Amino acid sequence: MSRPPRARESVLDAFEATLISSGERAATMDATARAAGVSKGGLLYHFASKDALEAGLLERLRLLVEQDITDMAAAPEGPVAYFLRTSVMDDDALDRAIIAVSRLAQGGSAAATSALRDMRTQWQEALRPHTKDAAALDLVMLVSDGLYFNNALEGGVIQGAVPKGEDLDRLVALVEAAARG
Amino acid sequence: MSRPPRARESVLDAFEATLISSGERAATMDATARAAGVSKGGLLYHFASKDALEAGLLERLRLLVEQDITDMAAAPEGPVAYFLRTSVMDDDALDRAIIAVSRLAQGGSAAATSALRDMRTQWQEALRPHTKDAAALDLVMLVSDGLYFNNALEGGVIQGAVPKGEDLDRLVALVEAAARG
DNA sequence: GTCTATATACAGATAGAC
DNA sequence: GTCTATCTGTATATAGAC
Repeated sequence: MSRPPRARESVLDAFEATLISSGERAATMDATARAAGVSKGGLLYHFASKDALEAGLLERLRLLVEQDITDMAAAPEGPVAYFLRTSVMDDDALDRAIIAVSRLAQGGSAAATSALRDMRTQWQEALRPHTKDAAALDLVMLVSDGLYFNNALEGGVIQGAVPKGEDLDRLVALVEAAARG
Repeated sequence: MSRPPRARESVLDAFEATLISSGERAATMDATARAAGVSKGGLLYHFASKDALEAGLLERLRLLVEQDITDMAAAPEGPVAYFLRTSVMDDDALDRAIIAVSRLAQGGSAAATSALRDMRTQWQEALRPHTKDAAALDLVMLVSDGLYFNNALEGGVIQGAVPKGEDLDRLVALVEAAARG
């Protein structure tokens, strides 16, 4: 089960980090190789093309989302609260993968857009049984989208746009009350 | 008051359209010139650099937001409902400018990120007097962010993610009820 | 498996004709 | 004001040495 070689993973880490910190334009093969501490040729041994590199990141996201859906179903505070709280960036592996793939999507990658669509659909279907109606489900999904959106732009669209601590508690309570009826 | 030359505006239209339909990577000077029906040299007469072209789009957004803030304050259904309803894409001038600038921001443009931040702050401050507390204002802003986010990705993250018609009515009612107390 | 060197393509920008 | 031609930098990708 130790499929992915360490070097391969570190290239993926570097690609992801560059996408997050500097945007899609800056996340070139060259920059990724440099950040990963390998040469361009070395990178191309693991990922034969830019497309292959992007596909590698998309697969990483897919696996992380799969795990998150499982965690969400088992969360003690309930799926809705878990979902909203984890929509606030914690710089964990899933958050980083989502932001990086968002950058690719905004850069015009159809495959990345499709991956984000699939991710959102999985969450939506997992949450549907826990909301009172379609409008409530819309509300939960859109608040989550908003939280992600504010983190998907470099440094957040606005400092303090994403509530933390007690502010987040109040927001989650507000949404849960509205969503549960 | 007819400051901007027609050719200049049509170049801006072409740049905006290319950003929306094909992403930041594809919105080159060459592609923009072609879409606007001028040569690269012609484009460079109106906008001396890529930076100047981006600045032109940012200024267009600024003017459209200024008008929208005025319209929002005067809206008969109230600012909150107006704000949420107009957060659903209607393919109007403001919506197009926002999506295009979002693409630039995701591509790594600090100026574009800053413009979006300013835009969001203006809306937030205009809405603050119409919400019961900070959590309620967060809720309204985040639902709006979510609605925009779903349209900022090519074709929307998901078909049907953005509620329309009666679904939108129910969502607006739900948010207004929560935000007004 | 990882490297250097290089081919090919295309981006942004300049110069100057019309 | 709009054009063509061209310079320069840089991106992806290939070839082949180590």
